[in-house]
Amino acid sequence: MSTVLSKSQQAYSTVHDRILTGEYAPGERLVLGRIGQELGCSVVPVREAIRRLEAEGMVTFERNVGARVAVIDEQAYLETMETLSIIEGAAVSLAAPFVSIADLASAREVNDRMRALLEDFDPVEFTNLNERFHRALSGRCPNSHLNDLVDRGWTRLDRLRRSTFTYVPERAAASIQEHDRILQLIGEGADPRTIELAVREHRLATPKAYLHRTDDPGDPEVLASAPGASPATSSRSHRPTTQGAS
Amino acid sequence: MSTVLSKSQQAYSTVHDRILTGEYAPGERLVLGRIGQELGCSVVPVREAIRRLEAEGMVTFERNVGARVAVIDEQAYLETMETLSIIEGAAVSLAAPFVSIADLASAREVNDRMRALLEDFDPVEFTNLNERFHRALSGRCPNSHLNDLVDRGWTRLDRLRRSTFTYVPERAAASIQEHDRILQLIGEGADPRTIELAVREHRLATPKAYLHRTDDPGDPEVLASAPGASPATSSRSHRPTTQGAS
DNA sequence: ATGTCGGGGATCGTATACGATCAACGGAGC
DNA sequence: GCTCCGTTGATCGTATACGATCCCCGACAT
Repeated sequence: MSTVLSKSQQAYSTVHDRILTGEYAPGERLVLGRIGQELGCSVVPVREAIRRLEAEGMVTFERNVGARVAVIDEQAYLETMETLSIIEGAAVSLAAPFVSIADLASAREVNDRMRALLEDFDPVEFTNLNERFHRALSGRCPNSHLNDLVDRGWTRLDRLRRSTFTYVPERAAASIQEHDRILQLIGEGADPRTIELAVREHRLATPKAYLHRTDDPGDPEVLASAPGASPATSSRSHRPTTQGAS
Repeated sequence: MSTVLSKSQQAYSTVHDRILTGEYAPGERLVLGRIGQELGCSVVPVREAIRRLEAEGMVTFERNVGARVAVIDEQAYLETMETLSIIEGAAVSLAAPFVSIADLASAREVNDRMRALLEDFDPVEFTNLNERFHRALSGRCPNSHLNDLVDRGWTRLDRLRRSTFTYVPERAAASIQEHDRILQLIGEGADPRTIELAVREHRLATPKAYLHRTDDPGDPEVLASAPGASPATSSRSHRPTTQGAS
């Protein structure tokens, strides 16, 4: 009795997927009428779908001009990673008390599969497992709103992250070790703040490596100043640093 | 020259506002046709507006049944506050290096107006100033995505927060002092993490007070376990063994 | 050569129309 | 008296139609 999806829903998920797969490239124009034809429906459902995608930030819309796939430039990528590091760190630390032994075992198994994948490296599969690993942990967070934000962060990232490990393959091995550490911290009931910072640093490590590899001249400070990520940032906080809490 | 807003936009902001003001109560049914009549337009623009509101979580939608104003229960309120505490804490700490002397002065002035408001207390005005104070700081955060999330958090909260200080008036005085401390930390270029925690605790203090006032027996752990919020929580974080959590 | 104006085509914005679906109600059968 | 089922009204979902707006491009004047 699975009710046929409404055309509006169809349009939504189709366009959504096509954006994720890259079939609709960033910046590409999304003409309502054309999409309607391709989907075999009129423009009305397509319009609704586009509206939702707009609200989710996947497409931009201009009055009387039309929609286009949102452009994700490097800046946006870095911001998304930084934001996700913050949100996910908090989510995992909140989730920690609710992570069962079974959950830990399951996550560990995923991590082992990643380890096995190191030889004969497959960036895409590796990335998929990576996402599974992380969702397994943050998913236990009792704050559903926070969870939702983690979800959105990953989705937002999916458009680029697909190839993250292609660009920075040397991160793979370190990543797995950091996963081990996170699991250990959770397992031994470490201080929430410690867990939070561990996850945060872990997530920030990849974009940092990415920046170092592409070009050092730029301005990697965007991430350098992430709170608590690197204790010794020495970022140009022109103000005298008074020592804070431990 | 201001181009007339599209009816879709009109519909969006009208419904949005009506939800915020409470004219449309939580759980209330939103009949497309009726709204269209009230706004003097057909249902199509209304549908689009509802879709966007749906994507933002302000309304829920059920196929072939219709839309209704999303219900915000106490749980959702607490989760939103907790989430905002995390996001805003990070945003302010990232913003700190970019907060100018003028910004600080401006924020201090807002805080002074709040102080003046303590006698002859006006919860609504107080709350407005409070939001202004906070946005002035987090607004300097260079991570626009994070900023956007702060914005959404406040908006989401606006539906309930309107009356927060009505419920917990004794928080007002403490709140102002905490503002002072935050300004001081930023002014002296304190460690980002210190700033982050200060903002986090500040935001969490109100819902905590709220919980204590309404009923202490309950289970205020939702917030007690916020990472780093209260160093001495000693939350009995016993891990659920094998068996699923919750 | 450059800048301005205007026509034409593509696309958007919205109203209207109509079939589809759901929920509520009331009567027939047990 | 209770359950089941068909009818009915309200509302949703979508197609179609048509006016409104914008962008592109070529002609004309400077």
